[in-house]
Amino acid sequence: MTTRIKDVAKEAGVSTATVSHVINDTKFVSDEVKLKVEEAMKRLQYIPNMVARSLRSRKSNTIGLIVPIKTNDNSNNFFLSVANGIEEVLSKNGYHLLVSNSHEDPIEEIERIKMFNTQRIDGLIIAPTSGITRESCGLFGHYPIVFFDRRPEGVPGDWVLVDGMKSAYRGVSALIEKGHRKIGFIAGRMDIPTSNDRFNGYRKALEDYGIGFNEDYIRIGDLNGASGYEMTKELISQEVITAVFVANNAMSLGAVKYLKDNHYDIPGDIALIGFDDYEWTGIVNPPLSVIRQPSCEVGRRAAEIMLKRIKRSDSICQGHLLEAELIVRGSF
Amino acid sequence: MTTRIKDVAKEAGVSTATVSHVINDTKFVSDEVKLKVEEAMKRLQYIPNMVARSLRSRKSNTIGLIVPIKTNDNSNNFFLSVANGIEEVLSKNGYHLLVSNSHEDPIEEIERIKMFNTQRIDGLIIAPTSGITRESCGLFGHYPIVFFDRRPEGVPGDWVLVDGMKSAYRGVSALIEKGHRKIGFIAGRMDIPTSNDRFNGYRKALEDYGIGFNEDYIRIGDLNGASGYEMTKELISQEVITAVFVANNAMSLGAVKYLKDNHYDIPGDIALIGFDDYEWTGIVNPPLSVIRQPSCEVGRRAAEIMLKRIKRSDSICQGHLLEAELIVRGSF
DNA sequence: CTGAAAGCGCTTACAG
DNA sequence: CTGAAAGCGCTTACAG
Repeated sequence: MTTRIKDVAKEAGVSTATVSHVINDTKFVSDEVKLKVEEAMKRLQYIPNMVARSLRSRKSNTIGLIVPIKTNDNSNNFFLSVANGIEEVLSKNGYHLLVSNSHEDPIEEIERIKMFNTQRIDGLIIAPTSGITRESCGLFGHYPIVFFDRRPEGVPGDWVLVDGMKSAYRGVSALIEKGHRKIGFIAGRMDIPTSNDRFNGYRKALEDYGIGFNEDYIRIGDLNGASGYEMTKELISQEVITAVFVANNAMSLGAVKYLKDNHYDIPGDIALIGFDDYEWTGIVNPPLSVIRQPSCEVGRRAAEIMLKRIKRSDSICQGHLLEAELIVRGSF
Repeated sequence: MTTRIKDVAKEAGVSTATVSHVINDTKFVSDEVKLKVEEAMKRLQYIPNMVARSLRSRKSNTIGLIVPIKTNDNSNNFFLSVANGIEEVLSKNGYHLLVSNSHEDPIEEIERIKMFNTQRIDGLIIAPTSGITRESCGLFGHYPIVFFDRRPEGVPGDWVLVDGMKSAYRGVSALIEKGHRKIGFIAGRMDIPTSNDRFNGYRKALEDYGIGFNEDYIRIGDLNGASGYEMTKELISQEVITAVFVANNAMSLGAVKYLKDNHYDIPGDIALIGFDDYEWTGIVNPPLSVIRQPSCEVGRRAAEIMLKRIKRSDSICQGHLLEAELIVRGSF
């Protein structure tokens, strides 16, 4: 069968302990013995069994990741990009990545977390749904947690967020400085913190520029293209506005689609700023100005924090707030 | 510390073997005893340790997935979508998914496979790079392999592909039936089988309609938007053609961008069919006609085959060829 | 500097 | 129908 550490030990004429120490570099072993062991490993084509190692050492070198991608949202590049960033950092450091999807559903999320618990993950990186609250603490194992994209209150853990408030503020104030006063705001459900933060950025911008807040200019829908389409339609047909800020990527696409379908001139009739810099934003006509989140960086950072936390679990939790930038193109 | 099966056994007044059998339903246990065990588990909040189970039972309930997403290709929804499909099926069946990325680099691919081998995965689902050949067989462990998107020759394993030949055939013959005779073909490197298959579909369509093949109409670049842009530019400036078939998603975007930047009328000056149905294809002007691959279905199917193969490893390997459809919109 | 041995938490023949 | 015990392949105090 497969060769074990015992076989290597016999082949090299040493104890299994010594082989283990050579493999893990956990104690000084003379060069002579080390060489013998290494040659034996090569000769026998030894492949360490990480499962056994995990059991004994009580760490799995595995990090769990839970993303909240909805079933039909197969173009959610934000999370793809974050996952890429995480995978990059982890695999460079010899860690494995176990991936799961909550589909933005709190029930499924709990199931996934429980599954991960049985796997003895060393840490969990998660974009939590609104289901994760102070009461959820007991759900998690004794591993460090890094939240990204959203951050539940009352649950200890590090976090990496993009400053949604500042993001929206940037977009909306750019619209204002172009002379717009009647600015619509479209977002997804407010129980997801990102939507809420961005909404606050919108309000803050209006406030700072001395523009009155008008509730009629707000449309809250679902986080998908169809809803973006509907909300834009509603907003534009019911209100006299000159600009729209869309606080979500899928909805941005819906907004563009509605405006195009109905032959609105962008930015002549309606100025538009969308969220997230997907590739298509550069090729629509006019190219869409957007808020670009540093998504890959979010992933990398989350993974780095996780690895640090695993090394020193004592230090207090900390947050990282990354900044988004406004990409100015032709839509406002 | 954490409670073990031994604690449950003591609490329930039975042996660990009985507890194990209750958990795994692997032998008949009287209802009475079963109940006692179940109550004990609940009382002690017992969480099985899958690592220990894996070690003992020599199966990990974990499948490895290796995708070939290049570093900057964060909009590769094809693989995102496939991964979603895989995750969906696996987690429904109690399996875990370990994800890694080869970045389309054979060297990295080998490293990732080796990492997976140490993890004792029960199976590997992979879109192999061109580095996987007959000689690579020794690289894999004794687990079943399901290839998707591409299929290396001479390596045993099941596979799930989308018929690239037929896909391209469909697109190109649609162009021909619209009256086009001078049709350009743009694709990525030919060492990736998908590009090659699609090229063959292009040739076959020309042949079947009695149109001569002209090598000057072919442009082979890299699998990214910039290259799509360049190839389109070259093709259009050097040749007199009326239509282009682009055999890759990122390159399709580049092609559209070039045509738009240079104010070509689509389909008036140049008719266009792209590859893969990303969300943006519906909102550009005119909406892009594309070949839509059933990406999520590829993932689901790959996972299902994997699970079947794990259950009965005796049956012979089989392939699944899914069909892509032509989505007709306004670009030809 | 190296080795003998216990033990991580399970499953699984085997015996009764 | 249930239990005692071996063993999966490692790591890690401990002794020398």
